[in-house]
Amino acid sequence: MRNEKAAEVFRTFLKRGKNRITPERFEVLDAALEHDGHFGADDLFIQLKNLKSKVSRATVYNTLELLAQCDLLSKRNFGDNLNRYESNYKRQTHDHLICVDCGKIVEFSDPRLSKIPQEVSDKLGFEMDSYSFNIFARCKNQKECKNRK
Amino acid sequence: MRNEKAAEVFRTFLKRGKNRITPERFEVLDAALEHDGHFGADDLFIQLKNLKSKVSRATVYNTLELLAQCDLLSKRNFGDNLNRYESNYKRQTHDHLICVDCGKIVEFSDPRLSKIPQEVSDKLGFEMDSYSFNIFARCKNQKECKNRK
DNA sequence: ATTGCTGCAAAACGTTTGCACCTAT
DNA sequence: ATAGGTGCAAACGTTTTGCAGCAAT
Repeated sequence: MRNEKAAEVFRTFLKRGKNRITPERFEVLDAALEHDGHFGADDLFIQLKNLKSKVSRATVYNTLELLAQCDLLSKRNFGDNLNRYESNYKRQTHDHLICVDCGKIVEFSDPRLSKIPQEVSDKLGFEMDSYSFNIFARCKNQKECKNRK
Repeated sequence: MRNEKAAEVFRTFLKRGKNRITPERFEVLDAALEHDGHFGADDLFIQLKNLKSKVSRATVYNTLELLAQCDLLSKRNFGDNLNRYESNYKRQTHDHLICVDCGKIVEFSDPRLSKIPQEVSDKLGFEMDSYSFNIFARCKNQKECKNRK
């Protein structure tokens, strides 16, 4: 199903940048918003492929980038050479803690962080765009931690 | 030239892990410590190659990983699918601001950050290992910003 | 009619692996 | 002697690109 509000945001963004409104781009948007958590670009491509979609890998990559540009998605990188995306749609900003043994990702938000990026950017003479804060840690409960990495 | 103090740390670390003390590993250590800023594994390999070193790519990657494990280097990732390393040797901990236009990296340190990773890990039931905090921003002075990305 | 977008496949990129030889212990 | 490390090249997985045809404007 299509999320009309998100589709509208995307449509507006595309027009403003003289990007064309194509059905493929909305197929990618729909699939991306259906994910609960983080997903890789190739995951999404495979998923679409399984649904018999004809959208190509190149279009998936290109579109996810556009969706990140217009803030419908966030692009994340947890230091494993894999870009992950995550829906921003009606979710509050948060940061991530990653277990270095099992790869589990836990979201948290700490109010102390929120002002820092803006203040640091100002002080250094930059215009703040975004930030990433990742904590790498180990599950204390080793029974639950699958050590799969 | 060799930094004997760092070499000693590495030697001790290698022994403790039943890793062998090989000349190649110290070649990599020397080359890594000569870098002022951040460098990629492949950069270092090319650099060694140019110096007529016989150390192989595999050994460079392997050794940098070991050097990061024993905290002589830090492994960084600025979201561009490239692992960078940076000498920890007699430098204080710091975080990074990256210009999304020109790729310039500025180091800063904000005292407010230091306690957060530990506290968050504790609260969520994890054992803190490390953290990364990157701010993505734009140079305000567009004349200096080369927009090379 | 333009010009941007698409699918496809192939290339690029940093990184990892398999293997036979070598060497620190 | 024997595990572990090495160099080499080839494989890997993700991402990007080149190109000819297609479709939104």
